[in-house]
This record gives sequence, structure tokens and C-alpha cells, in this order.
Amino acid sequence: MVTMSDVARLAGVSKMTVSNVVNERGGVSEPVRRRVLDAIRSSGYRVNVSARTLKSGKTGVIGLAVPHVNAAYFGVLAEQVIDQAGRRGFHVAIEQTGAAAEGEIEAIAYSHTLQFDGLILSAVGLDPKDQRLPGGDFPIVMLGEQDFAAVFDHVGMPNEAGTRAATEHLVDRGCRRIAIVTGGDLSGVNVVTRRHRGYTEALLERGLPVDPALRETLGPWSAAGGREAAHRLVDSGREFDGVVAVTDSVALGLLRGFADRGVRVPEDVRVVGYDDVPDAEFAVPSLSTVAPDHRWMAAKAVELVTARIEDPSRPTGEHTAPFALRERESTR
Amino acid sequence: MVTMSDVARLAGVSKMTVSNVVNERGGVSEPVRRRVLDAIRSSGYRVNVSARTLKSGKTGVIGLAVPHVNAAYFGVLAEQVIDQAGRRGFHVAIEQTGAAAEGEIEAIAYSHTLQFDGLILSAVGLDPKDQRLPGGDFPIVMLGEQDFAAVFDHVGMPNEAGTRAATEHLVDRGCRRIAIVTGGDLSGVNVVTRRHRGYTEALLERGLPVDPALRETLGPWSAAGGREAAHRLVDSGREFDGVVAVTDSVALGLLRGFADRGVRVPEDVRVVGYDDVPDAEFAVPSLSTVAPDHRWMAAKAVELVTARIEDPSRPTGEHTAPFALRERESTR
DNA sequence: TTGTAAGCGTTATCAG
DNA sequence: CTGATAACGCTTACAA
Repeated sequence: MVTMSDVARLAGVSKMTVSNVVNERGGVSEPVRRRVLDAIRSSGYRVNVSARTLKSGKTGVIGLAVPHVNAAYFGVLAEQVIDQAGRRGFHVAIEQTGAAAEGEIEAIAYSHTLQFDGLILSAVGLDPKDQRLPGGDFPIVMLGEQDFAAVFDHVGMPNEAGTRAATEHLVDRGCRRIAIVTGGDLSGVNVVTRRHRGYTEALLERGLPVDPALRETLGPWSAAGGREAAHRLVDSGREFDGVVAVTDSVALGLLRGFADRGVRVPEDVRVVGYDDVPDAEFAVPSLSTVAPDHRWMAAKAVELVTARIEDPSRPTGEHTAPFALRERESTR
Repeated sequence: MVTMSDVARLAGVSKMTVSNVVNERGGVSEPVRRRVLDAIRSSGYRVNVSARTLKSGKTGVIGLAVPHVNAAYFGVLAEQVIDQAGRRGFHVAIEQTGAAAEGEIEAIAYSHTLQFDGLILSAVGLDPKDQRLPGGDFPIVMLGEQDFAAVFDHVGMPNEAGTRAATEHLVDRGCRRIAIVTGGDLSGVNVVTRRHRGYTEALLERGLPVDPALRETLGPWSAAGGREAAHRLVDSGREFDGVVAVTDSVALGLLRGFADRGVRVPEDVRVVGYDDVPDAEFAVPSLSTVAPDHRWMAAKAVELVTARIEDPSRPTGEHTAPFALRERESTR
């Protein structure tokens, strides 16, 4: 490995001068600068980040911990985060948490171990009162859930507002018996309870009854889970003319499941999802969905971590993404 | 920051003994070990990876550079790579190349800068003869393309064999005028030329003519591009009864584009894709496709980088993934 | 404008 | 079994 000393010897100067050239610190005469740059080029020298880190204590890396890199919405998010972080001179390392509190705690621990300067954590399973959460001033930004505001910076999804708008949209289209397909965890405050509340509130506001029988619980939060849910909804003989799905993946599975049973969308049942994944637009029928502004969320999250990296003691804040309702064929 | 010296002082031992305990090197008496562990717990000590790296020259991080983290096939690949690397004690940092030679060269440069131990590079734009490619012994495994065998380890897709099988499948289903929707770059050897060759070979073997008019060139390699290609195919009045798409994203766009024009799949046109992305199974109609074994590819790539990290001078090798043809509704 | 010295936190080596 | 010492490659502080 070529070190600074090697370059220094080659250029006939001291290490320090090389360091000054590399870091563009100025105070180096032009001829010396050229000699050093030539020496760097000819030797193929590269700064050793570890050594630099050892001094500065900063790595220039932000961690991004998500439930599954394989989830549809993740790509959109990651692409934006990488882009935004890059603009600020940070690199992004991605961790997978497996959608469990366990994995999320581990991601935080790893952030220390791997010397990230900060962490953007898309927490799904973690309880805000979890004893294992760090109290220190390591920069963490929570993404997605609504409950960490006091302890951490938080960038949230418009969960209630989004599903409320989706449900109202179905009512506007003439639906009167609207089912919801979502997860089973109704304890505490999480995506499930928040999105479910948006749905019930919209129904009540529009004077429609909330029928518990129209709540279908998902197995896996995936297209496969959605497909099975559609089968159960149809096969049970329950009557419904609209469905709110907790995510687009689930909604795409519903479309497939209804097709399996010969139920036409939107003629027999209208379907609306949540996320606006890239495929939603190209599904047959194309999927109406709640579209949170992913770009905004990524930008905000990166802005918050980098701000906290600079000033770990700044007050935490709560931020909710704006959203739009994309009306497509599945609710026409 | 708590350092090893702090722990040593707290436990009343030397740094070295702490180091030995932390790294489970043995040769430490049980009572001392306990004292050290207690001191570590009570102080909240964590190893400083930079310092360790500075000594060992290894970071334990493998880079994974892909064209776009947002591409459908990427999630599958990344999930597998992260999983496989984790089993071998490596972490994965993800880079985006933007599908350009420029970005791919940069990813290699960054791998040095960021001190990755090795790099898995899904190269799309890079020419094997590119002058900027490093000659040294930094462990790089090329993923996807077919041409780097002599210089780098290479894990390839079954490009020709895959599209050949796909095309033959269409012929078996009775198609006689089979179009191909693919990229425009027919120079050199790349995904486009290889997949295109599989298509032409299958046609010739089955005694069917290769009609250049049935080659439709994509704009973007995406669902949007596929949709537009479908429109052009239909609107131009060309006759065809089957389509081979260069990727599943494109194929899903085709399905959408044909739906726009009232062309029924598979009744009027049969469609086959390439990749077997998770959504392919849930599309309406579900998408027949070439399914390369992503798990195998990830495992092989990780196996190769780690092997090369241990022994940089080992000979390079060429490996092509097995595949299966998934027959679904779009070719029924 | 350039150079010298010290030290960041860890580990390999070798002595006790 | 335990500890002192010297690196690893770089940067901060200060001297020339």
C-alpha cells in the first residue's frame, strides 16, 4: 500500500506538505503542489480513510436501516436517500432489520460498531419505550412511525390522513361497504392502528357504519398475503364494494386475487393502496393509491441527520410528509 | 469516547489484556476476564473499528455496486448478497452507478477510498478493455455481463440460453411472428447483443425467419419504456403473435401497453420476460419469464469475493447461473 | 511556505 | 498468564 510518506519521499517533501495538498489546505507553493500531485498520480496513492477517521472521529457514512431491502417501497426511498446524502458529501451503507425490534436495536448497535456518523432508521417493530434504545447523542432519525418525536428526530408518513383520503375517495365513488386489509397488531400506536384509524374516521364522518367483519387480517404484508386476503374476502361471501389496502404490494396482490375469482376491478370492487410504488401505475387495472412524497421524506431525513451530526444537542422535531391521492383505474 | 485504555484502567489491567478479552484470544484467566467484561459493560465501551482497520488493513465491508437501487431485480439480489455476506462475517455497503461506465469506474475508485475489502460490481456500461480499469489485485467480482472472465471473477446471467428458451417456448405455444423488445446497443458484447442472439438462434433453429422489423428498440429500460414500445408495436400495424422482452420490468410495461390498446394477452399476443421479479407472479395476466437463480448468483459472488480477499492471487473464473423457465398466464 | 513531533485507538511482538 | 513497546497512516499544533 502506498502511504503519504511514500509520496512525500517521491516528491522530496514532508508528509505534512502532502497532507496539505491532498486536503487542499492552501499555503503550498505551486511548483511544490505540482510535484506532489505528480507523485500522487505516478504512485497511485489513495488516502487511508481509517487513518483519517481515527483522527477526526468521522467516517462520512450514514447508515440506512430498513425492514427489507426487497420491499417495493424501499427502492424509491433508498435511491432518494443515497442521492440526497451524496449531495452533502456522505455515503450510505444499508442495513436490513428484518422488520423486528431485535434487528432494529442491532442496527443501532452496528451503527456504533461500524462508525457511521448517523443513522436513518425505518423502524417497524420498535417500541418508543424500549429499554434498549440509546439515550446518548448518537444522531438517529426515525423514519415512518409516528411515536419517537420527543426522543428522536422523526419523519413520518401521513398514515391517518392518507387512509382517510383514500377511504373518502372510495365513498365519493359510491362505495358503501368498504373493507380494509391490514396487519393484525392493533395494540399501541403503529402503522396498522394509524392507518386503520384514518379508515374508521372517514367512514364515521361520512355517516357509514364500521363493520368489524370487513376488517381482513393479512398474513404476510406482501402481494402473496394480499392475494390470499382477496380469496378469503370473496370466498366468505361477505358483501363489499371497496377495499382499502395497507400497502401497494398488498393492493397488487388483491388485484391478482380478485382476478383469480373473476371479481372485476373497478366494476365489482374498487381498490386503493398506499405508497405509490413504481409498478402501481402499470398494473392492470392501474392502482389508485396514496402517494406520500418519498423525495421529500428522504431529503428531510438526510437534512435532519446531517444537522444532528453537526450539532448533536439540537432539539428533536416531528415532520410529516405531504401526500397526494393518485386516482387511477382501480377506483374509476 | 471510551477507549481500551479506559477499560484497562477501570479493570486494573493493561490495554493488551482488554484487547485479548475483546477478541476472545484466550490466554486470559477467568477472574481477570470477568473483571474486564464488567468494566466493558459498566463503561459502555465499544471497539473503534477505524483503529482496528488501521492495523489490520481490513474493514469487513464488501461493496455492492448496482445500476439503480430502484430497479426491480435489485432488491432480490441485494437481499441475497447481504444475507450471504452476513454469514461470512461481512457487511455490505451499497453504491449506485447510474448504469454508466463513468459511475462504474467511480464505484471502483470509491471502494478503495472507503476501504472496502472487496467489490461486487453489477456492470452494465463498462467495457472490458476500458483503460481506467484497475490492474492491481483489489478483489472485484463482476456480476451480470459476460466479458470480464480473464481479468476478473465473473458471475454471469444465462443471457443467450435464457432468451433462447423463452423464444422456443413461444414457438412451442404456436407463435410464428415473434417480436423482441430490447435496447439499442448492438455493438460489442453486452446484455442486449447476448439476449438478442438467444432469440435469433432459437428462431433459426426452429426454421423461422428473423424479421428486423420485429425488433422494437426501447427508450428507457423500464415499465414506462415497455408500455410505449407496446403502443408503437400495435400502432404501426406490424403483425406479431409473441413478444420476448429484455427484462420483466419491460414486460410488465408491455402488458400494460397492450391493455391500453385492447390487445389481449395471451389470446392475441403471448409475452415472456426475463428476471422473474417478485411482481411477475402477481401481474394480471401473470408473467411467464426466464428465472435466473438469484440466490445462486449472490452466493457465488460472495463466495468469490471472500475467496479473493483471502487470496488475491487466485486464478479468475467464469460462472453462469442456472435458470428455469416459469410458464405463467401470459403464454398460456 | 515548509517541516517536526506527538498522538488518535488498536494490535503484534516479545519480555516478564 | 500479563504487560510494555512499537507500529498502522494520518492530522493538529507548533516551530523553523
